[in-house]
Amino acid sequence: MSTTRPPVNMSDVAARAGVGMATVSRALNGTPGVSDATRDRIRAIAHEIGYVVSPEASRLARGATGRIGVVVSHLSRWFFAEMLDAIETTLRQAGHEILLYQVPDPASRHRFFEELPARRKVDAVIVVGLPVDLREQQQLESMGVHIVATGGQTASFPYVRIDDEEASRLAVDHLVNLGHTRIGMIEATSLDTPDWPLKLGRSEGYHASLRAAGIDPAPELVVTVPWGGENGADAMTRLLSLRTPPTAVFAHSDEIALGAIRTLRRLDLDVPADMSIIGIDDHPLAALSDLTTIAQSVPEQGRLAAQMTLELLAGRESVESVTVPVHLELRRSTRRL
Amino acid sequence: MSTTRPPVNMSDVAARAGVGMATVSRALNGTPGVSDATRDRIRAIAHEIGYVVSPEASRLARGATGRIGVVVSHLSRWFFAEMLDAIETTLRQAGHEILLYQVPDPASRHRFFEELPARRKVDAVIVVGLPVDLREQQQLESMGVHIVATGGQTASFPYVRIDDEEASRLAVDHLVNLGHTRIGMIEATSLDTPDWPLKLGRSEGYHASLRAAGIDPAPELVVTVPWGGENGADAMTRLLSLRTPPTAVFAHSDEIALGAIRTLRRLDLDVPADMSIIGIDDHPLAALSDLTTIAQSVPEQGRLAAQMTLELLAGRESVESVTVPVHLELRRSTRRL
DNA sequence: CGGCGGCTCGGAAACGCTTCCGTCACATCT
DNA sequence: AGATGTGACGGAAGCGTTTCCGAGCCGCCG
Repeated sequence: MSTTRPPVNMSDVAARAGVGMATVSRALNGTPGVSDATRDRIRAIAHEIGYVVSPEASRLARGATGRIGVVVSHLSRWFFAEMLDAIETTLRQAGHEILLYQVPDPASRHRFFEELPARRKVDAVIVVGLPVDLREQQQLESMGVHIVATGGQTASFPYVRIDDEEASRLAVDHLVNLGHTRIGMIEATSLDTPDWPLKLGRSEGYHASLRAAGIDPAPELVVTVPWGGENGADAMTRLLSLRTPPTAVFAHSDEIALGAIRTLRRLDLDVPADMSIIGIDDHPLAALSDLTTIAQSVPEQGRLAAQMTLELLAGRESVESVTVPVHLELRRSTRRL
Repeated sequence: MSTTRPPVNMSDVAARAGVGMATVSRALNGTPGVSDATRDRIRAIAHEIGYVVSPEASRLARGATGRIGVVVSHLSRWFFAEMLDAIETTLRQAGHEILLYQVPDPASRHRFFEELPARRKVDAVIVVGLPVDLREQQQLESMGVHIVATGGQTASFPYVRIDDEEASRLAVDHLVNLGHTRIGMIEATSLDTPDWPLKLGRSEGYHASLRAAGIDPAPELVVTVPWGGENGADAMTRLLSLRTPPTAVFAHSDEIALGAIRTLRRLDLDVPADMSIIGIDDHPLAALSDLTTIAQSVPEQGRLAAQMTLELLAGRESVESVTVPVHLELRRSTRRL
């Protein structure tokens, strides 16, 4: 098949440039101790004969991997993909590589931490949308790998997140301000880590808002389903079958909300005339569906997480966790009662 | 901060087991030449003292990276994320690691191939939704890295894709069968690689279908916009401002279609009563929007691409490209005229 | 009973780089 | 002018594995 290249090593460059390997190494790495002239010449030669340092060898000698592991639960979901996008961009700009791990279920998650696939393979790990328990944390830290979390977890290590309770409060406040009093909530749980309900305080925010408005939360108005649009649709059906259905619904996320809307549409119920719906996320398709939502900037969160990781790697002893703001994105799925 | 572990090396295991390093290496790698008893003992010891081989050193000595690069244009888009999901899963199962590269614009794409970031860092590259020109291909192959493409490109190297022309034909045939004769098309181009129009034969399919039905394609009925839901919405506006607007529209993708639908909804036009819409993809939110579409299995394509890569790596001289089937997913956005 | 083949296993040479040290030449200071 | 400092650069020792080769060892055949 392809003619595998004749290996080109650093010594070849050295020979060609008439200098020692040490100098080549310094020249290529930008390490001081080489005259500019020599450096340029070496670089030119390296480029000319298509030489690139072997990362394996380099890392072995250097002792660091230059890689950052990103652990994600569900690549195919918008939130995670968007996050990964931002992380990738930031990290690559900083010259790091990202090693991707998808950990969709408890089993593989356990395996990940147990078999330590990350061991020595990465300098740090960014965990997105995944709980990390204390033991796992210590496991990683004892190997000297830093951890940063994003997408839900608050922890003793640095994280970036939104204030889920506030986001929910904002959403429900909006509904309340519109005159609604019978407000339903579709709460989602993570399918794979049921131990770690996706609520994250979202139902707390819901209740807090109602309480603040002097509305007594009716238990039957909050229905809990596994995450996913289809389940959002089902939840809406359940809400509609109540003796007194709500006049507005706060959905755990935009995907859930979109599912709920489909149920309404199929029943020929108009949004927002017959029912107000609000979600959380500002999924790109929320805009296309005219869905009012609480927007959070996922790219921002990804960028921050990546930056925090870089700082940790740069030796900063500790970096502060951050909570990014959310805001109401008013569209056409909610209306005054 | 964390107590960085005292490095544990293979020699430690060897000492502890009272054998030579060579034996430890063999034992741990499953290489023959070690008695089962010894092998078990060594493995136990390794596990006990928490030893894991250093991938750097291993690879350096072995000469292969064990990694596969995945080059993606837009992580945050459903199609790519879904694809990556499947690829990751398949590859990891096979014990490979995936090194992620995002190449959003021509500049970074050029850089990727030019600086050969993949050089020696990966054994193979899976390119998703990206054109690879001949020079770039040769560049990679000359370094001995295999290439597999998916998500659009047909090439001289192995690829997996759908038949875009057939998909389009299916879509338009459906509209024709419903009695529509004035059928519009919203064609999308890639924002970043305008040289590589995203049409991929989709407009050919459109025209072919019309021609087969004896319908004369009116040029003004196909509008071309950059990829994206918002642009789909704009395109719909343009289509509606025609002297004689179409009665049905074939959209390049579901996202585009969803954008088009928003325009219609805002204008109080009913889908499908006033306008039939069909897309391509079967985006998860298409189901939530009751959008009729031509479904393609992205996970399937990802899985196949990954498998082909594995076969290549396993030494199979050549693997055959595959075209996965598509089918009409009938929902509620199209209707008999 | 000697010899031979097959297993196990150990020594040590790569693998390709980084980096510590030390050398050298030259400029600067006294 | 001699002493000293400074910047460039080379030699070579690792970094932690893999793997080639060869050395024991045991069982079995003739």
